[in-house]
Amino acid sequence: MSERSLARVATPIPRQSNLGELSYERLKEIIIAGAFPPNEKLTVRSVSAALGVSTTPARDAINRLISEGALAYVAPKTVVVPSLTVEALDEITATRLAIEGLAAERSVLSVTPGDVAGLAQMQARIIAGLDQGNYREVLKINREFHFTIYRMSGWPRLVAIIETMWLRVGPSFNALYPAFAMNRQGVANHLAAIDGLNAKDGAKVRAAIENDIRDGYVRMKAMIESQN
Amino acid sequence: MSERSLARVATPIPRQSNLGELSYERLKEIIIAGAFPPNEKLTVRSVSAALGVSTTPARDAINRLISEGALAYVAPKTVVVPSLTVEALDEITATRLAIEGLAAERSVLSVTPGDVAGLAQMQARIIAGLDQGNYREVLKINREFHFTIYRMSGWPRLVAIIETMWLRVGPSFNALYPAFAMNRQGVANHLAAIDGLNAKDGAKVRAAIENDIRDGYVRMKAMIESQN
DNA sequence: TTTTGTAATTTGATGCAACAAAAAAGATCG
DNA sequence: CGATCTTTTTTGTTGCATCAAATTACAAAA
Repeated sequence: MSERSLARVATPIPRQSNLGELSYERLKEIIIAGAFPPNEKLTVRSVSAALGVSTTPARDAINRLISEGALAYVAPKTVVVPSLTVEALDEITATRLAIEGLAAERSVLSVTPGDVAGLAQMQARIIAGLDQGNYREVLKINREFHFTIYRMSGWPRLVAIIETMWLRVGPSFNALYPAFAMNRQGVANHLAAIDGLNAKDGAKVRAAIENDIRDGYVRMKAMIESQN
Repeated sequence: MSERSLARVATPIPRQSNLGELSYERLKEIIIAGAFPPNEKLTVRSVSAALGVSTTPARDAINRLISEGALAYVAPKTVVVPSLTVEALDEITATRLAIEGLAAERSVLSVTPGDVAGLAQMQARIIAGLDQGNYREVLKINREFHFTIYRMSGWPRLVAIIETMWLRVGPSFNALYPAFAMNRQGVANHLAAIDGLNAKDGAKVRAAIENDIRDGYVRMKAMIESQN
C-alpha cells in the first residue's frame, strides 16, 4: 500500500504513454542513431506512414523535437535534422561544460558504493566493446555512463537539459561512427571520474567529465572540418 | 537579389506564425504574468475557448509549454502551472548561475557603445519605475535588461535555454509582485554589469549577474517559505 | 542551356467528430 | 453518517477531411 503510493509520488513526470509519446521516442532514437541524413526533409505524412500512426501523433512528435532543437525549420514547410556546424558545436560544447560540469560536481553528494560498482561494470563493458570493435555498443554504454552520473545530482530538470544537448550532437556523433567511438583517452577520463566518485571529490569528477567533453570536442571539430 | 538571399540565410529560425504559435505566445504571457493560479487545472477545451481557437492549436500550445517545463502533469489528465518548491528553486538557481553566468561573461565579446547606452536607458526606466511604484513595468524592463545582455553572447541556443529557466520562475516571480519587484540592491548589480560591459570585463559582468541571481534567490526563497 | 512563368502536387494547419479513459456526481448499502 | 459502487460528465487522444500555402515539375521563351 504505502509502497505503491510512494512509487507514484516518487515518479517525477507521470507523462502518460500515448501514441504521440511513443512516436516521439521512436523518432528520437532514429535521429540520435544518426540514421537520418542531415538536411533531408521530414514530413508529417512520411513520419506518419513510417511509424504506422496517423498524422496527429506524427505531428506531435515532430513539433516536440523541434522545440528541443533536434529538428529545425530551414524553410517555412521544411523540417530537417540540422547538420552540426563548428559554430553550433562551439556553443553547445561551452554549454555542456557548464551544465554537465555542474551535474558531475554534485554527483558526489548522493553517490553510493553500489553506484560506483555499476559504473565500473559499464566501464568494463566499454573496454570489451572497444576490444571487439563493437562501437555502436560502446557509444550506447558511454551515454549510459554519463547519465548515470548526471542523475546522481538529484536534479531532474538539469538532466533534462543535458539530454537536449546530447540530442543535438548525437546525430553527428553517431552518423560518423566508428571513427567517433571512444578511444583510450576517453577510458582514462571515465576512470578518473570513477576515482573521483570513490573519493567523493566533486572537483575531480567535474574535471574528468570536462576533459571527456573537451576530448570529444576536438575530434568532432576535426571531423566536421574534414567534411567540407 | 543577393540581399534577399542573404536575409533568408541570416534568419535564425523562420518559424511561421500560425495559430498554434500565437496560442503558445499568448498562453505563455498569461502564465509568466502570474495570472494563472498554480495547481489549478488547465484543460485543452478551456484554453481553446479562452483563446477563441479550436482544440488543435490549444493542445499544441499546452504540449509545448509542458515540454519547456512551464506546465506539468500532476496526474494523468491534469495539467497545471507547477508551484515553485524550495527544492526546484535551488536547482533552477544553480543552473541559472551556470548558464546565465556563461552568457554574461561572453557578452563583452560583441558589446558596442550603443548597446551600453541602451542598457543605461533601460536602467533609468527601472529606477523611474521604482520611484513611481510601477512594479509591473520594473519587472518587464528587468527581463529586457537581462536578455539584452544574454543575446550579446551570440549564442541563441543558450539564450533559449535561459528563457525556459525564466519561464519556470516567472509565474511565482510575478504572482508575488509587488513584494518582488527589484529593490535598490538589484539596481547596484545592474550598474556593476554596465560598468563591466564598458570595460569589456567579462568576469565583472558575470559576477554582477550572478549577484543579481543570488539576491533574487534569497528573496524568493524567503517568500516561498513564508507561504507555508 | 538557362531562365522565367505556370500548372500540378505536396504539405502543414485547422477544426471537428468519435472514442476510451478518467474524474465527478450521485445513489445505494452498511 | 460514512463508505462503496454505479452512472454521468468531462477530458485527452486520435484520425481524417478540408483548405491555403509552399514546393516541385514542367513548359515555353530567351
